[in-house]
Amino acid sequence: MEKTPYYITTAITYTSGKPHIGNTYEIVLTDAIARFRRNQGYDVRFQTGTDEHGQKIEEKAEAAGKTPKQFVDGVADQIKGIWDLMNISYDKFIRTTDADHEAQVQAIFRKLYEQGDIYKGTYEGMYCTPCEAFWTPSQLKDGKCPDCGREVHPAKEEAYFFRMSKYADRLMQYYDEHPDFILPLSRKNEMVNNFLKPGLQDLCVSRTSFTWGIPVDFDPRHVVYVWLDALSNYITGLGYDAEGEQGALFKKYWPADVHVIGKDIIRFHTIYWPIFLMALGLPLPKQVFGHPWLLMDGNKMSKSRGNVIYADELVQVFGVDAVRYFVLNDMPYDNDGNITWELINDRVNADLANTYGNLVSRTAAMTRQYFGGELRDAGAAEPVDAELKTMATALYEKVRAKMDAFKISDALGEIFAFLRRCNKYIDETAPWLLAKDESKKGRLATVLYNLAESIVIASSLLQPFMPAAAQKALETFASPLRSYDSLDKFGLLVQGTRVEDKGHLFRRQSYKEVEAQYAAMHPEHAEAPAKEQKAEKPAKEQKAHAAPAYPAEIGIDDFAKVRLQVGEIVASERVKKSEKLLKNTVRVGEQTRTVVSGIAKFYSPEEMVGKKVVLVTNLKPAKLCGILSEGMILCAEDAEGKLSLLSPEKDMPSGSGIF
RNA sequence: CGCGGGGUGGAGCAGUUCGGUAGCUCGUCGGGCUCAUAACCCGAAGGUCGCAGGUUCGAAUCCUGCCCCCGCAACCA
Repeated sequence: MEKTPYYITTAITYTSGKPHIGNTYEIVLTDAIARFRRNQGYDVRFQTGTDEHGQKIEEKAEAAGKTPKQFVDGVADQIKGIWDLMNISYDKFIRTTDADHEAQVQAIFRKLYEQGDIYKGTYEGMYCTPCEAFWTPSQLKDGKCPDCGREVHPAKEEAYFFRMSKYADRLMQYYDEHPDFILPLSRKNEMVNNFLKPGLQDLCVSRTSFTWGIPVDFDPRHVVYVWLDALSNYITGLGYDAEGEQGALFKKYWPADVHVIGKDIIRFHTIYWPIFLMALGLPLPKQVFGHPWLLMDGNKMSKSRGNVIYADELVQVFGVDAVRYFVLNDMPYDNDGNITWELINDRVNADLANTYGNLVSRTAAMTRQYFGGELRDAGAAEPVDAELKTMATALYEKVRAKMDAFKISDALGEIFAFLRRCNKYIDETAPWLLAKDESKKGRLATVLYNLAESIVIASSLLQPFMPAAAQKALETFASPLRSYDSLDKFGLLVQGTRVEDKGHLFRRQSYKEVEAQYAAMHPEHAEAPAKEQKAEKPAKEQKAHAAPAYPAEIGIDDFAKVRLQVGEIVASERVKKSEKLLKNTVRVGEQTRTVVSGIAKFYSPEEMVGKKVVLVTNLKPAKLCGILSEGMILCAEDAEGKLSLLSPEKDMPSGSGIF
């Protein structure tokens, strides 16, 4: 029988830096689904890769002193390395800098242009030169730049646009006819209400402000908008040809069964991407699943917060399958999940080492102890067995239903409920008592056989989630992976099978051990990884202000480089759109300058005016929220992040030097 | 009122579509067991379901108002 094709993709990862565990979650999730489908007998193609163009990467590369290509090569290798470490079974790893992808994106752009879906127009708007940004009249605040409040002037820039509005009705119709197209359902309403109902704007699909992108081949001053470039990967990775006949791969796998993506990019995948496909005359993907985020102790991970967790560090401490299990199990369906080192440790110990690993250990140990390792059902069934068998044979159907709905955590929950039932079965049958009575030898053999069979069934279902550990469990009972269409049968384990000693599936660790390993990896952090979670908000603030490493001593010449002067605040106002920033006008001697300061939570603009403060006047100006700040007002900060301005103790004229 | 998500025992979550005795895992306490990775099994304590009103015989669930947290969201010079 011909296998049914199943095409599944992740979003391609942006190569701006090393992916953290939150980014890694998506690929593990997709891998689990892909493996599950393979085990079900689908002909699966699983594609992932990297998104490597765009202004941000151009800037990052420059900052790193590399060419963009050198930069993305390095990051792409790093990403691929982590995917491989996580045991991801992708069939294709596409990079948007691949030559065939680039050529096809150009061809797609040209085709859409030639058929009139893309047209050349001008981007008109009010331009703010310091911010290098266009604004529509409705975005302006009091006729000025909403970012920096400065004057804007009308400007035009040549650009290519895509006629989105032309397809909006067809897209709505597709939504209506495919109620499961967007998952979770709540996201669909968001898309419809926020973007489709108000009317789709034509989308600007080219850029001239930077060069690190795929050039429009008939107008090379423009590069293709990164989203048109990135989204196309799903078809270029199958060898899509915009100009010719489609190859076997494309015919077989398109349309995709599901695009697994983060909830932040649902809009691109459920509005722009389907419309691009409609314009190309291609069928639309069957489903888009927007998964939630994995949060570090309730906060979004970011380097500036200092709370980033990387997959490879977790793997070092817990192992690949434990990390896979944790992210899959602790990620709810449509709410964000939580991750801390302590939570992972708890989960690994309770579920993996105790419930699963220990079940395998004790079953194998008893079989060795009582029967020299041989498993054989002696046919001595008792009423207690029925419940176990019923649960075992019904398990696949339950798991399948959860998987079909992308409820991964619930699917795992079903399997672990069964494993707990197995542990209970041991207690109910008390094999150690049976072993003491020679007449109960047959019953004992049956009990152990039932347990081994149950473990084989459960492990076969766990294999997509924890491939190596499940394999180890299967090998312990010398069993191949059970085919999924036979999981409704109990008793397929070959009579006379000999158990093998494969060691423990997972290692129990105390949290102290975990802390010690964390400390070894992060010598810069004196304290333990998850301690800060007890300390609520203040700790968070401290993290953000992670103290720089000061040299033990500096020379007077180093100090002399910093010019400190007394300044008088003559005006102060809040910076719009920012909670923390005040824009101060400071008089220093004869001159005045603008200094932006992050103290709005502690000082109102009114009380600032008239204050004499200490400021660094030869600091290189920097733009904050679009405002050029020429200097830095000095503050003392306490452990809770409260700030206090510094002022000369006696009244000193503004402009006075400080030494 | 920019938009969106959330607030359920000590922790992490389910339940809210379609009102009807508040559930799971972990932790704690007590008991049992000893095959096993101090693992396993049983039992118990612990919740005014963010707050205040309303609808209803009955509200975690429906309605209104409010508070708090988070994301979109750059910024802490």
